[in-house]
Amino acid sequence: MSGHESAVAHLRSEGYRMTPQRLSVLDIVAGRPGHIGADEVWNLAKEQHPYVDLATIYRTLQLLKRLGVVTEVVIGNKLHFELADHHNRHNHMVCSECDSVQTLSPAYLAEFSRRLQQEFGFTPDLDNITIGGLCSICQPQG
Amino acid sequence: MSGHESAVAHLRSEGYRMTPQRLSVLDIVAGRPGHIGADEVWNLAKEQHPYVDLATIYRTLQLLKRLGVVTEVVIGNKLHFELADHHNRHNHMVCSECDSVQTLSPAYLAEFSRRLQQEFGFTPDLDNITIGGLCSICQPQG
DNA sequence: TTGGCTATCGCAAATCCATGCAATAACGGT
DNA sequence: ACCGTTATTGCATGGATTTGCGATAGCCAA
Repeated sequence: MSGHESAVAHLRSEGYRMTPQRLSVLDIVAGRPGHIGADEVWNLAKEQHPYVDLATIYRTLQLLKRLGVVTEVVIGNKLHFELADHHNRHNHMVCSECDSVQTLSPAYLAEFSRRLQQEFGFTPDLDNITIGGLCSICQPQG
Repeated sequence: MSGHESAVAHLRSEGYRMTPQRLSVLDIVAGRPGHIGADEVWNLAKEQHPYVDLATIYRTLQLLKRLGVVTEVVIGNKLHFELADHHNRHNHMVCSECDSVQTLSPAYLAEFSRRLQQEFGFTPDLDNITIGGLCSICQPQG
């Protein structure tokens, strides 16, 4: 039923194994329109596999992030994740005051990224960059 | 002996109180040429005030960060801090593979920042942005 | 200088995430 | 279908950072 064949193939081709826990995490993140916290992934995963451990959730999310299957969003002091849609990449601007989240076209970061690559040989992890700051509503004295 | 009068005045003007613990943290961070971890600040602070708690160190560092007195650098899974030198601003590029740190002129982010401000009314916290990615040495298959 | 208001501290506990290890289970080869 | 190798899991533990709370101590006014 899931449309994760490519992700599964990706895992396999790298020597990783496909387990029910991993499939579950993948389904849960993919089933979310937006981003989802690790704890929430855990709660949902337990409905399918009552014995999954939170550590497994964290390890799986980190693995999927390394493989580029999911992206990470830093909200407040917590990590959220969402399915990486390579046809609709975007970054996130998170307000440190109200924790609101806006999406941002990666076009805004393209030039910046290109220069880091060219001038320093540094490859920024663009997909997982979260921009912190103050949203328009939370501006000081305004 | 310390040259933190302006920071102290800044604290006072905002209604914060000046305590020996805070002065100590300020001195320690200011006495470091580069960035320093919270645990290391704690160890040094204990030499002056044996009873300071680590929570106080963290709270103080967060306060100083909010006030723009220090900036935060995310290295691996730990937070580092350094005195904010407004005459020599810079950002950091941290390699997620080897944790090496390079500094970066904020000029690289200026245009990006300006556009976020103009087009979204979002004010990015430029001073505390850490760019994650892979350094030139840790590039894949190279 | 003293007194009082309240910001700050120390302490303890909680939160979030990462890791070591022995038991388990995927998956390629038979 | 079975086996063996070894990646992965659950569990327990540890590290980093945050938070609640009662006690303490800055700082301003008198």
